[in-house]
Amino acid sequence: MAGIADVARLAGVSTATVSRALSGNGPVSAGTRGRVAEAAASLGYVVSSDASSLASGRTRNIGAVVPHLSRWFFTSVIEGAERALLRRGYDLTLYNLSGDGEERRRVFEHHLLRNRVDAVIAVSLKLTDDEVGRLLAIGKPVAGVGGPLTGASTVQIDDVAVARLATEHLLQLGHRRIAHLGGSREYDLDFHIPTNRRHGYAAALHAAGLESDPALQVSGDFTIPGGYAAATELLRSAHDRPTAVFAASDEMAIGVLIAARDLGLSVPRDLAVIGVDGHPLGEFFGLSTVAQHPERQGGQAAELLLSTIERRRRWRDEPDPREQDQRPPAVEAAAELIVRASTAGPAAGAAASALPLFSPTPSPDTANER
Amino acid sequence: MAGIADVARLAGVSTATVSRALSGNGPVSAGTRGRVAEAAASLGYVVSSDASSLASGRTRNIGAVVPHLSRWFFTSVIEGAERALLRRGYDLTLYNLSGDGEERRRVFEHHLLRNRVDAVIAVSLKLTDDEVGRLLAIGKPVAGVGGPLTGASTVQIDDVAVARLATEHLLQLGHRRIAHLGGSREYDLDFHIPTNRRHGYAAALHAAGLESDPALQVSGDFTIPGGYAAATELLRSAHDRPTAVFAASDEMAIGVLIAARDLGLSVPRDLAVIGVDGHPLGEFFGLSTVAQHPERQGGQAAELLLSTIERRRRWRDEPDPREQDQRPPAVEAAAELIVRASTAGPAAGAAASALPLFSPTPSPDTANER
DNA sequence: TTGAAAGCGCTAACAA
DNA sequence: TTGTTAGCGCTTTCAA
Repeated sequence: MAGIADVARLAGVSTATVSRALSGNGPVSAGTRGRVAEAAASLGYVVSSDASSLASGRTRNIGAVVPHLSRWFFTSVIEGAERALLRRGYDLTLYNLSGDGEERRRVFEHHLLRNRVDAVIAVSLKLTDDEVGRLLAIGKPVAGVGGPLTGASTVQIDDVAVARLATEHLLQLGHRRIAHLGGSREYDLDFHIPTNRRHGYAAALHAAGLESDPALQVSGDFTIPGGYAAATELLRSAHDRPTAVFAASDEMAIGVLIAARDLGLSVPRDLAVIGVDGHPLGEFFGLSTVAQHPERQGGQAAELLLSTIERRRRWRDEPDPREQDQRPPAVEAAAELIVRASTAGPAAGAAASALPLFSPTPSPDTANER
Repeated sequence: MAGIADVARLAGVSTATVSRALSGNGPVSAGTRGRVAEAAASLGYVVSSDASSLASGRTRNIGAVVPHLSRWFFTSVIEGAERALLRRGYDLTLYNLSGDGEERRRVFEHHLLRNRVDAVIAVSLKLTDDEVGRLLAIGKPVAGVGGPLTGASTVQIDDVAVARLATEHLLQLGHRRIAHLGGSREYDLDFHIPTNRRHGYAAALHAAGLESDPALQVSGDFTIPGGYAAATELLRSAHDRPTAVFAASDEMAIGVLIAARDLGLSVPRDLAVIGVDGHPLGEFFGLSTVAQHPERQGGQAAELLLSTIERRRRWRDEPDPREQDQRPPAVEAAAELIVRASTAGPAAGAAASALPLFSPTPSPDTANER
């Protein structure tokens, strides 16, 4: 396998020049650069990343830690991050940091903390302040997606605002008895997403002059079955049943749709339903939602990290004057209301026909940027 | 950050001994090993993977290439592989090789082919013979999950047998008009999974003395909406409608369940439905299926690769005598029939009550190993 | 703009 | 069982 020395020989220059020409670091005349590139190409030369990392101290690899891979949000974030990184010549290595204390410690110390990665992106996973601090201390930037991390940059939606937007949509349609299907306490542990969404819901009701009725607030586990179970409970009693439900995730909302169906309720005539996420199945079920874009969030987090790395490089050990007291950036990810067939005004009249609940071809989406 | 020299000094031995003691390669007396371990621990020493890789030629990192991350099967395989690798101290880095020619080439040459990985695992992705060949030529073992790769080891279910098993289940229940919802041609490109499953279906019918009716064979794109659309078409006409459907994936089968529901058909009274996969949503929908276990398959592929790597190490450049003309192993992954509420005999009588189609608590699964 | 040469932090011959 | 030492293949000073 051709090495840098072979390229140098063929191009008639030193290995130092080859390194400079190929990496773009340091001055090289145009002519030399051309000859080197040609020589490298003709030999099929590619740098050895190990040797390069060892000599330069940078691995061109970033670590992504996730709680698990079986959920749409996580994998979409990873997918977006990977695409952005690959475009810049970086790799992404994946760590499941779900394990218990000892295993987690091992992964953290042996893999993340050592020279395997230049930076870390945490997806919906709460690194402890100590973990983040140790990474930052050895110069590895950290970014969090889906939840804030002390001292790290963050990309996430404004959960309160998103929940308010969804609830306001229902209010504007004329609903007054609006239920909220939130997340149970265990899902609130790290980032308080369920709590924030409940706050947004309550704030919207309050702004409309309505009390929030505890009887209309139930919780699930963010899955379709969880949403189904909670909705079945919520909708069982015919008297003072809500006319609309705001679910904290699309998957739970889909559970609500199915439960309504099984209970003989027609959506949106008897019940309006809206979720949060922009899950791909939402379109099939005609589900209105506030969509976020996890792939885009992953890409943004990757960009944040790469630019931090580049900036550091440019200013060497001298701190970048502009980095002084510059808070790690917090990007608010975009989210938009998408109105589909599952939301309409209450009591539209018995004449209104039932929603073709599972229509695979819903009417074109209506999207409103917020 | 402490280096190997610091540990050596503290333990009163040479760096070579530290390396041997910590890696387990080479003879070290118990006492020395203890002192070294202690010194390393007290200094918080962890080897630099770059330096180690450069010196040893092994990265302790394996590359996983996937077409994309948004499907349950792929992510489950990755999850299983990652767990198995991490347990052995290996990393997994992720490559989306979905891009077109040029991008794919770049990823392949710059990342996979160079010293970033010790081995490659391809998930439901057809590496070309040339790509596999080049990897093998530079000593990097390759494993395929979900489809065979020329010259590489393989982990996959027997699609023909799985399809036959599902179809036989329906036959045994007494069905005679059994439809097959398969994959369309574009999904057949690489590994012929749709074709194989159709063969298994046809073989089972044939063995039962039945003709396979082309009118009962439709195809979808392996998604819920795809299954819904195909089933709506298939089940629309009331006369000579099938009494059972075997779908080539659980997601399509769920689409069939929903379509049947929308058409006013009761499952399993009017229509029995079975899928393939063991998708987590299947339980919620009471879907009978032939389950495979992608995480387990990922783990098996990882083990195959690691053992190849270890074997190579042991025998150095001398070929392992036992490796002579030893075909790369092909593991047949396990699959088992899981009978839930969506399958029963035909015409069970008008008295039979409709299946609580979306019951979140179906009767306990019945599983039969095959 | 270029080249010479000193490492980067380990591993693995080889010798003892 | 242990130590000495020569690399692994680059990057980056430093000097020209």
